[in-house]
Amino acid sequence: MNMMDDTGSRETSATRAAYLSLREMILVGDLAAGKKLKIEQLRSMLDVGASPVREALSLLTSDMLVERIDQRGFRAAPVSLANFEEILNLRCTLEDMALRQSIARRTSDWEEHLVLSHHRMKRVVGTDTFEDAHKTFHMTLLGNSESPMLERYCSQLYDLNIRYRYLAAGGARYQSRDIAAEHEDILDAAVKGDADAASVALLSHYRLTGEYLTSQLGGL
Amino acid sequence: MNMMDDTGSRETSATRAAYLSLREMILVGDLAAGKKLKIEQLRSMLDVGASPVREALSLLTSDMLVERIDQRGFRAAPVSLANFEEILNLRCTLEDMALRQSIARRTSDWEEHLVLSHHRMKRVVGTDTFEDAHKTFHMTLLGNSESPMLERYCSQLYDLNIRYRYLAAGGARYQSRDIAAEHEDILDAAVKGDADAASVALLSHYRLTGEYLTSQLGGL
DNA sequence: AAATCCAAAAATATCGATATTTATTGACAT
DNA sequence: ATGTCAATAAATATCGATATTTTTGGATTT
Repeated sequence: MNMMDDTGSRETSATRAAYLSLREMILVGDLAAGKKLKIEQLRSMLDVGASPVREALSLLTSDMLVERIDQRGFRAAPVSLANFEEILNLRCTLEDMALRQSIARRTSDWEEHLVLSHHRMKRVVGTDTFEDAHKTFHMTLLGNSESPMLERYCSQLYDLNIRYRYLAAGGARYQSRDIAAEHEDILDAAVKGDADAASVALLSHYRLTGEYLTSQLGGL
Repeated sequence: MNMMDDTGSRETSATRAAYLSLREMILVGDLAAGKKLKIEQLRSMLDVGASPVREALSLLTSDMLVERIDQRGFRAAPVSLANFEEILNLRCTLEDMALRQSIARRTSDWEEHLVLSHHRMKRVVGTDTFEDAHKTFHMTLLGNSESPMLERYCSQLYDLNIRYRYLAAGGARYQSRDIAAEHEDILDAAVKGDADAASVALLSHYRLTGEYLTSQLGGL
């Protein structure tokens, strides 16, 4: 059997395609938190075999987006206020660490990347692309830390947080706060090399968002 | 075909058995760092099918003990001095956080668990069981933090560190330092509820071990 | 009426086989 | 000799089928 058919594209591998699809569906809430994830169902939904699905679910387990129940399959990781607050705390600690390391090793090359990713985030229009650009900006801030594991943790936690944003607002945008100014503050401090100011700006950015989200997450 | 045969025991699932075996082999160095992990080879070595092996390798990817190379299979995660130092740094930050949270919420129940796990670690004889008891003691220290993700990160990092201990000493024991006294200091401060003292004792415990290991890891 | 147990159904976990991709080797042209 | 290319070999990724386990629903008993 030949797999080069429908869209004509070959997304590197069935496992990766399944992983990305499932991840997105969990992040935005198409697959509800706590919901049982049945192999056969996903298999037909994604049009791949059971093996790639299982492997994708295993990978999502590492991302803490899926839980494996001993001999009883998988389910989308549950959400809770406690979990949200734990994510927020961990992010504050780990991003503070990563940001300071990034700034400590700063180079003009990194600063240029920063300015660029910030600029792109401002220009972007669609919601989807804004999500991507926003994550890129934040990860660029931490991306000079020379600490791949730390960056991986931060990226994971960022994604886990996205989930609560969608949960709070159905995927809609932020509230009335001036997010753009907050981003600008972080950028300026980072480019200036002022680690303390950058850290304060970043953490208050997260804490403000955290408070807003907490207020919206009554039903948990 | 019936799988209830050889040892008469059924280790819950083939995937889990493979996961535990592979993990152990990587930790102690039976599977060398950076080494290609061929499915067929592991399949026959562990006497299971390819699917459980693949799934176990996927899980080990989350533990950062295995790396997946796009369409080219898996390999044991490489080691390096930089990686070791990164692990040490992350452990110091995260365990400090977890320990302080544990102490802040301390209960007599937790204190009793602590004393018990410490006692068991002192009594133990074999190397294998000491490893287990040692990890149990350290994880108990952090186990009252009410922060499952944080504890998971700490556990992961602990395991990654074990690997370097085996690498430095071929699995042998520590050097002449009085480890027992260091453990005692940590325990006492924790039970007393003195977070600062406990944190200092814990971190210096790690930093001393880190220096010793670094000195032994010339060939990286 | 409630609880228990058994049989049927569903779902998971695992295997063996096959298709696809990557790595290797040797021939051929330059 | 050296580099390129094709043919072969090896290994991975994926599928379809099967065995095992868990769940469900109803019949039987207390």
